[in-house]
Amino acid sequence: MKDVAAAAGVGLKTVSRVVNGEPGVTDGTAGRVREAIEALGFRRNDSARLLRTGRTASVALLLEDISDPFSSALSRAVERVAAAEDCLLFTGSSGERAERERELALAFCARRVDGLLVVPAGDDHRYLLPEIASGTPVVFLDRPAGAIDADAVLSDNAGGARRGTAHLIAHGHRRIGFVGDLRAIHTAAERERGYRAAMAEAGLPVDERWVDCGPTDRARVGEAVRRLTTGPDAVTALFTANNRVTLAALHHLPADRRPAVVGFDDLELADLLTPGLTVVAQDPAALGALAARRLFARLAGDRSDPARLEVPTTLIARGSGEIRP
Amino acid sequence: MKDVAAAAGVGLKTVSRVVNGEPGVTDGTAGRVREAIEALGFRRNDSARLLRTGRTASVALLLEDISDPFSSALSRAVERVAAAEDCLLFTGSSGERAERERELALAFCARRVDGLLVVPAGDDHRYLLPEIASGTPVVFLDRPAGAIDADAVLSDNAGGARRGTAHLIAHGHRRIGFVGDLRAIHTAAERERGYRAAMAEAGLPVDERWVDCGPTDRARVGEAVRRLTTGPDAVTALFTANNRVTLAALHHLPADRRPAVVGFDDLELADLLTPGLTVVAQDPAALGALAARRLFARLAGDRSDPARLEVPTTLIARGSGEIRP
DNA sequence: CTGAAAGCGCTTACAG
DNA sequence: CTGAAAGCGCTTACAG
Repeated sequence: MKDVAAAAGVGLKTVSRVVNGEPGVTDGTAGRVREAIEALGFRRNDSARLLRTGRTASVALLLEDISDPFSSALSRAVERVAAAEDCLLFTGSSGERAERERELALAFCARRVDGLLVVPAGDDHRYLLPEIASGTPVVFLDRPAGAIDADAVLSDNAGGARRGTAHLIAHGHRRIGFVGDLRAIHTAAERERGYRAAMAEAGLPVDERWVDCGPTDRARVGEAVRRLTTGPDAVTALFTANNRVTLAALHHLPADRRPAVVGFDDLELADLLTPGLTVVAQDPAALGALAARRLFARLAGDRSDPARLEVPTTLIARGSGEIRP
Repeated sequence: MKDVAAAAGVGLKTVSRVVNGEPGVTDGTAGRVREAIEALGFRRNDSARLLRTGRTASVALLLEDISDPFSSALSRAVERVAAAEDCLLFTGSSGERAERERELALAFCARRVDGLLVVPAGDDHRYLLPEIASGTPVVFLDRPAGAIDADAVLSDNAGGARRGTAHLIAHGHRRIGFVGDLRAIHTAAERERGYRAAMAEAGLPVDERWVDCGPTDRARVGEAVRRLTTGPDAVTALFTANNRVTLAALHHLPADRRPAVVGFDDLELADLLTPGLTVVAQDPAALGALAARRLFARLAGDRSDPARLEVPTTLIARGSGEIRP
């Protein structure tokens, strides 16, 4: 910019005015400046501009894993809101590791992103307290913050699982298995709670051997599914509590004699399976949009108390959940 | 930092040394500085640091649509490489709109990202020439750059489509339909080329009515599929040239009397369909990793000529492509 | 071992 | 209408 000013024979401020389209520059001067800009190939450095301005016109979205369809749908929605606010978006994946989440979150804060959207991997977010205190709004997504009071936008996990389980009960099942994620994960615990609530509401006992929680790798889920669906005590229906569990379970269930299945999370092609897969669908785009709007509301000065917002889930019946015992 | 220096009664440079763990500070001084940092809640502003340093320790990835499984798998791979280089990642979606691609790319450049990874939407990238000239490396992904010579990492689109089509021919088909994306999209044109090459190699004529290219919305693909698979001149097999086309086609084909199908791009659950879906799978993770490594090689000083790198595709036979006429 | 000065590339606040 | 000075929050290059 200095070079442009020198080339055009004007002051720095005049170049700045032309670059920013501010008024108060005669056409002649502006023309000379524009020529110099052209000749020198000048392009304003926004990072420098933003340093002076005090904001960075960027927000960060910290996900569990961007390659997961849930995360990527979330990202797209956040991106849309950010774009409408002329904000650029950083994304990063924690890989479900609390330490990596912290590392990335603090790196984003060190860059002074205007705001932070976090799908938490860890359960203690006190490390963000100084950042929040210094004015960086943080909104949690999909799972609530741990050990701090902060905005969170969540799916109706318990309600969805309750409805999915009740759907199986309504189709005559009394012995229903629940295969879920690690209990330490909030969504997993909530879904289990919904499952138990539905069983209790129907006056059905839950045999603890029907409930299997743990990592979602194929081996463990396969073993759980095998155990639950074989032998004299086999369940007649399965509630699989997230997309990875559902996928793994479907791969392990013999296609010819599959129990009734309701899965949490929708899957592409789910309607083309035989029978179609009945699911409790989340709305990741709504989650992302709502969380992003909340973040920008905070940036716009909203000082109301931290709130927990809930996005509804939808039961989609396609066949697998309507099989009778 | 100024406040910390004042509180600790030292110079700015000493604070800087402590914050960066540089040697040459006595334990006593360092201790006082650390106390001041703690007391004031000081956290270094990396944006400011990077302004002085001349780099931003960030790269940008410009996608067609991050919510697409292909794009998100790509992102994850890029993220991994960037993380290994201590770089943060900006992501953005062009939505297949050339103008938005340009807008986002230039916004990232204005932030002075260290490098840019682009899945092009437009076909003229001369607008990036000044950026490239000023030292920002740009690597194109999935599709080559238009009107400029630049690094590009591409799938073997033609080869994959050729192999997929040859697979159908090997299973006895002579009348094979091709349903593709808009011809203006490089990958679409390449896949059509592969299809025609396989037909030609087998000495089979291509009736131009068998080839249907256009937008990938369900209505258009459905109409194409209906037209191709009905009537006395119906084809006996279909090559669907990307994941959206395949999905739409499967939804429109009567499950009971489906022609043979080979799709380009793998889909989750593809193996659980009846019959399983035979596909030509791309390797988005390999594409992303390779492109990112190329970008960082450029940043590390690699001045070799721009190159076009190719990632192989894999034919996965699962049943739908092995149906005989 | 320590720090004052200059500078990264811009904008803000002000004066002419 | 125009520009010189100061500053955003750091680091670099240097001197003591």
